[in-house]
Amino acid sequence: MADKAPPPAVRDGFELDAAQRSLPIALLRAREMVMERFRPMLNAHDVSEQQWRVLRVLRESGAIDATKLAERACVLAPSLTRMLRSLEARGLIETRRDPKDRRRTRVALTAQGDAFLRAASPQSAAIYAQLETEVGAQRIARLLDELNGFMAALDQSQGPPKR
Amino acid sequence: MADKAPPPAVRDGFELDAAQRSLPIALLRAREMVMERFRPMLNAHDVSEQQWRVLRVLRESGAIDATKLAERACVLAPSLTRMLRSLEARGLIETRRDPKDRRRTRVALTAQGDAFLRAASPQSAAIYAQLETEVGAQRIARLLDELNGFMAALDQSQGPPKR
DNA sequence: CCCTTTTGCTTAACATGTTAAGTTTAGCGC
DNA sequence: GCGCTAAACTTAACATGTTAAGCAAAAGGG
Repeated sequence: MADKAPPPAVRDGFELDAAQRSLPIALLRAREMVMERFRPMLNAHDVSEQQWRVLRVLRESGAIDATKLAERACVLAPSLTRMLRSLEARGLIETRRDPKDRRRTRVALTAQGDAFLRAASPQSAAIYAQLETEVGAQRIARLLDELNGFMAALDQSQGPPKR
Repeated sequence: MADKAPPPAVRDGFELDAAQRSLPIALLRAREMVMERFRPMLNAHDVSEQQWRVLRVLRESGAIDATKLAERACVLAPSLTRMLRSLEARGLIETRRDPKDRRRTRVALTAQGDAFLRAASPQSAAIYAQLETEVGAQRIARLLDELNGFMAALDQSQGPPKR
């Protein structure tokens, strides 16, 4: 019950469409607008958004299993399989079988991968800083709060983490 | 040199990574959590999220140029080109050259496409209604407000709509 | 210990994202 | 009208999203 104002005047059962679509679309647009700022930097370093996420998760988490890496970096398993191949061929990461559970693949950043992140991170930080300056750190903080609150509410009502 | 990395306590300039990544990631995760609810319905009707967006934009906008359609449905031009082919082959839409400007392609929903939307929309509405019930309409409204405010702030500071 | 189920990927197949280049048609300036 | 630039797609090429199968290793159960 936010504001059910009747925007158009087409009374045919489709009045709710705009509202229904607004949340997924708004999330999509907002993300796209943010990534626009980072894309030039990523392209300059020849990495995709997804590769960037994977590398950063590895930097923060250390060596981890492929499944956990996929979860934290928000990429699907099949995508990760392909990405690990190219990232390894590029020398940024290395993979090996977990000796205790040979089903698992342990992934780790190489020294070269670490150097890569150290070189690119400052630019990423600068872009983010500029973003904060332009739209306001407070506004971003509020948005993050709402996003986290929303996700927490969703987790609570349906599938918390793993059941 | 694989998995020794001491994840925590690394004071080396990467402390901000989590914060920098949080906004894009949060937007991605939130959207993914919402779409999870809609995916079963979309799969049941054999349409992708993108196709669904395109069809709904056509329903609301009427016949429009491909470029405007792409903008409103948030899909890239190359993607739309491919999608229009399959949607037309499926009989849900129809395209024709604009006689006044033969560069443009006018896209419109067919009667069959309209019927398709009328059959599927109620389910979409039901899913959205349940989502509102679970997380709270207020919470969703607040999130949408923040998202729109954020996007407006971004537009204002950089590229409004089209300049 | 054998069999079944589950886990953790990996493949395959197809749609879309993303960037760059190519094509056709409009619009402009001279 | 001619040539040039821009607009509106379209194609191409490769990466990723998404779903369904497939495979080998680990867990359980009898």
